[in-house]
Amino acid sequence: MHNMEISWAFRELADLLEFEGEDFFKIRAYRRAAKVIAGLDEPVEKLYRQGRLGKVPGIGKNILAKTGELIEKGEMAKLQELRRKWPPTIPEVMALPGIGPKRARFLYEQLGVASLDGLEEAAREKKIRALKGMGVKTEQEILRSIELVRSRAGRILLPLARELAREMADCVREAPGVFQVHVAGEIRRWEEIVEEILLVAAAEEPEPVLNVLAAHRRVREVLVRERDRIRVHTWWGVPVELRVAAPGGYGAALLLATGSREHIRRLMEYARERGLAEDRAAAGPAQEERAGMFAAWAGNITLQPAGASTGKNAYWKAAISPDRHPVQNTDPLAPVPGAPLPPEEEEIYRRLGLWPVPPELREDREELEAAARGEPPRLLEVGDIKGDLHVHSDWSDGANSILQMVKRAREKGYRYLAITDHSRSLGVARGLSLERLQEQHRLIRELNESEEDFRILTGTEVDILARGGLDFPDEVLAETDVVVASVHSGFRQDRDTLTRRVLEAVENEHVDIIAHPTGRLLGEREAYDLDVERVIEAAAKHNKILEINSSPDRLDLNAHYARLARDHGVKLAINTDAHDLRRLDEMIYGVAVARRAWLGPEDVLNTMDLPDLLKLLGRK
DNA sequence: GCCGTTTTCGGCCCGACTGTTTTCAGTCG
Repeated sequence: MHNMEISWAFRELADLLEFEGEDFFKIRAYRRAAKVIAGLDEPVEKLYRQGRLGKVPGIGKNILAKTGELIEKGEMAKLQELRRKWPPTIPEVMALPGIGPKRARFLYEQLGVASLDGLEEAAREKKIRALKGMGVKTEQEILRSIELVRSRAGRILLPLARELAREMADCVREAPGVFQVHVAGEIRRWEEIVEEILLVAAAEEPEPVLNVLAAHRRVREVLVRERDRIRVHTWWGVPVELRVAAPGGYGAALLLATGSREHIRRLMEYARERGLAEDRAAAGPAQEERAGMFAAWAGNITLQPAGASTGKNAYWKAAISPDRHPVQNTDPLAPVPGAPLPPEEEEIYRRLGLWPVPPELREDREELEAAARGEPPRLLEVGDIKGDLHVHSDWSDGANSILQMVKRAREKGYRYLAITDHSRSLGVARGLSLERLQEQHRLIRELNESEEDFRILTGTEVDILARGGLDFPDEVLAETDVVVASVHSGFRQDRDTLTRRVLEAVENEHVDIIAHPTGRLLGEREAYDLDVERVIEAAAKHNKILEINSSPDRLDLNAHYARLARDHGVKLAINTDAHDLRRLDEMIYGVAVARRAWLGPEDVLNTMDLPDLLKLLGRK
C-alpha cells in the first residue's frame, strides 16, 4: 500500500472524527501522523514489516496498529465504521474555506447538507442566509469557494504527480520488450499543476506493453485503447496515458508527448517552412494528423544501428557526456531539472537547425526564435546552488534541530545555510521572542567555530505586520546575517494596503529578501492582492532580493514574475523554506521555476560563493 | 492519541479576523 493512501486514510479519519466533535488533541495526533507518513522517505509497509514504524515520531501504539490493519487487510475498521455512520462526502464540505467541523455539522443537522452538490443547492436557494450565525456574505462566499474547488478537481501538484508517474512508469519499464520509458507532458515541463500523466515507452510490440498498464492495480477504467496508445482513469483521480513507439520513432514520440501544444505547433510550422516535414497541411488536417506526419518524418532519424544498444538505458547513458554541466540525478523517470535529453530527441532539434530546447522552455515563449539564433542559454542547474537562505528549525515550527539541518545541507554539497525561524508575532509557528532570537544567534556563532568549509548564517523570517512595519526592531535586524521578510497575516487587505506593507519592507535597509512575495498556496489560496510590478521595481531600486520559494505548493514568485524581476535587474534567491530535512530536497522545484523563467546562475543569489554573498548582502 | 534527561499522567495551540452579533462563535494561519 502506498504511503499516500495510508496518509489519506488517517486524514479522512481525522476529518470524520472532527465532524463528530472528538477531542481536539486526538484529531491533531491523527493529522500529524498523516503528515509524517506522507513525508517519509521509505515505504511505510517496509518500516512496518521491519518493526521500525513505531519509532517514527508521531506514531504510537494506536496509530501503529491501525496502519498495520491497513497494510494487512487493506482497510481500517474504525474508518469503515465512521464511513457507515456519516455521509462519506462530509470531508469535502469541511474542506471548503470558511467551513469547519462545527458549521459542517450544523449544515448537516439543519438542512441535511452533506456534500458540495447539496451545499451548492442550498446556497442557490438562499437557505444558508436564513440560518443562525450565517448571512448573505457567508452564502456568497460558499458559492465562490465551491466554484474554486470544482475548478481544481482532478488536478494535482507536481511532486505527487511525479510520484504517481514513477509508480506507473516503473511497472511499464518491466513490460516485455520495453527498452526505454520516459515521463513526458506537464511533468517533464515542470508545470506547477498537473492534469494528466503522460508516459512514452519504446518497444517493437505495443500490445503487451499496453496490457501491463491496463492491468495495473491503480487503474480503475480504460478510457481509450488504440494500437499503440492507452488512456486510463486511475485510483488517484488523474488520467494516465501511455504511448508506445517503435524504437526508431521514440525521439519524435517523446517530443510530441512533452509538448506544450503551442510549442509543437510552432515546431511543426518551422519544419514545414524549411521543407523538413511533409506538407499535406494545405487542406487543413487535424492537429493529430499533422502530428502524425511530423512523427513520420522525425521517426526516420535513427542514431545507432539496430542492436547497438546494450541495455534499457543505453541511449540515456550515451547522452551524458563529460563536457556537460554536472547533473546529480539522471533517472529518466524522476530527473532533476536540467537532466540531458535523450539523443534521439536532441537530434530532431539539431536536424531542424535549432539547439535542443529543454522541456521547461517548451511553452512557445520565444524559445524557437532563440533556438534558431545563437547559442543555447546557460540555464540554472541544481548543481549551481551553493546554499539555502530560508529554512526553519525546531526553535520555531521546524521539525529538526539546527545541526540536523546543517548536516543535511552539507550532504547536499552546500557551503552555507541560513536559519530563518519565524518572528515573535507568529504565535502558531512558535515565533521567536527577541531574547530567543538573540540566544539562537549566539548559539549559531558558537556552532560556526567548529564548522569547516561551511557557514551557518544567522537569520530571521521577520513578519511584515498587518498594521505595517516589521516584527523586530532595526537594531536587531542589523545584527542578523540574512533577513527574510514575509507576510503571514492580513491576507485580505486591499491592494494598496498590502502593496504598501511590502514596499515598506523592501525599503527597509536591513531587509535582504522578500519571501514568497505573493503568498499564494497552490490549490488552496489565491495570491493576495499585491502590485507585484511595483514591488519588483522597488526591489530593483533598493537592491533587494526576491525569493522563488521552492515549496511545491507555493512556487512563489512564479516563472512569469521571476522572469520579469530578472528583466528589471533584480536578483532572485531560490530557497526551500524547509520545515524538515526532507523538504530541503525541494530545491529542484525552485530551480525548475528559475529555468522556466530563463534564469542563469548569475541571476541567482545563492549560486554565489560565501564571500561574494556576504559582500552583496552588505554584511560587515 | 502521543509523548517524556520535568517519564505512565497531564499537557499539548493561541491570537487575529470575520461576519455575525450586540458580546461572540467559528475559522484560520
